Amino acid sequence: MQYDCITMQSITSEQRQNKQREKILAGAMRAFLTYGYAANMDTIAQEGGVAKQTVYTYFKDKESLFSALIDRLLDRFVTAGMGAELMAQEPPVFFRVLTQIALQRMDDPEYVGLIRVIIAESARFPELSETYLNRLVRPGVDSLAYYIRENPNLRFSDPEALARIIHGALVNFMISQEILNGKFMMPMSRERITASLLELILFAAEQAKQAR
Amino acid sequence: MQYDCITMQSITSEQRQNKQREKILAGAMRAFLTYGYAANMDTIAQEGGVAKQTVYTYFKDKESLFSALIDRLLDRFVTAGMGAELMAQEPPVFFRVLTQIALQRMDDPEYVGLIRVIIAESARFPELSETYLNRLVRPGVDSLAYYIRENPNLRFSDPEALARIIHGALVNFMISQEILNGKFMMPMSRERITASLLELILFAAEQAKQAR
DNA sequence: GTCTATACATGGATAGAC
DNA sequence: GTCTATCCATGTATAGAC
Repeated sequence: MQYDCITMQSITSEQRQNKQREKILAGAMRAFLTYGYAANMDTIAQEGGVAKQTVYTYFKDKESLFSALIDRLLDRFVTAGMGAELMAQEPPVFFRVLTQIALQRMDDPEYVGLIRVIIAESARFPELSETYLNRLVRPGVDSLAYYIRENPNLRFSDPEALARIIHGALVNFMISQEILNGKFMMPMSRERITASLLELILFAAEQAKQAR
Repeated sequence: MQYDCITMQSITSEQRQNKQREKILAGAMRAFLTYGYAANMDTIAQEGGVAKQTVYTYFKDKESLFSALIDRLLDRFVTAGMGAELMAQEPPVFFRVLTQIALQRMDDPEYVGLIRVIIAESARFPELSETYLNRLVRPGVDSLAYYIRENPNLRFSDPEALARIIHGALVNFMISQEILNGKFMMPMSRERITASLLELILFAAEQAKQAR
């Protein structure tokens, strides 16, 4: 009985701590994704609705907080390859869905901000780009290359290189439209990108099949 | 005669000033392209081999120096569309040369640094991405779209969207390999990218011609 | 024009009361 | 654990001697 009480207290205390931690991380997210690593600790604390000192109770220093946040964000967006259902689709459906999924991320300010910060701070924090490549890019590109390689209707000579081309076209569309404000200066609809990418891939696939 | 002397003096003085200005800009380039806008003024002066005060004789403040530098760098890399000789080539040659030219830029640390800084500081300095899009991206994409639209062997339904896809694939390859250190973590040769991109475009073009 | 020294502001991190 | 007040390093910008 005594021990149960202690356990109970310990749990609620831990929960409270986690809640505070969450508040801090949420505030830090807004600050870092807006100002990059240049965001200052006062702003971060204010955004989180806590005192600055409280931030330092949960995180050793600014760098720890930054790393923890990016790690958590990456976790949230980890693709872990593609679903089995999608991988089972024929090329027209597969590439259409793939493109739509990729382009939907443009609507998430946190995703856009994350990519911006990673590129921006990749010189200062090399492990950032390392994690990004390993956990977000590689699984996506690998799955895509696997699909291309295994589908009998897609007889491309270098699935891995092709996967990078497709992936790159989509990522760069997001960067130029959302991060570089191209949506105002050089607007281009997702539908047109999707349609043209499909045309390109499916036409080429058809020709490759005939040419083999 | 008197006036000639004055003119002479005025010219040499101006030349000296320009030389100092160049030294400062060269130093600032190294600093900014390495540390981003976070580079400090002492480092910049040191890199330029001048006293910090001298920097402030030529530039009002850090922001002016930064803007002047990026402007000058953008000038250097401005494509101003593609050459008439290239535009006259048939697709296989055209796309091969285009790809090689685009990928050669990866070897220029100043170009890579410029792209990184533009993405990094696009939130703080929106006019940066504006200039980049207008002077580097738009001419390239427009020329490419024009070529696709006008070449009778390329019957694609949306040349502008296709131009963005091709351009994006190349730019993102540079970003992931050079800026995000993918050349160590996920290496991929330019030759494979070039070959796959050519295969994709030319196969699709052939099919489009047959399908019309 | 150039250098040394310095004023002033900002921001990361901590001390001490509660 | 939380808040207020503060320390101290850093960095932008300038003043004054040469």
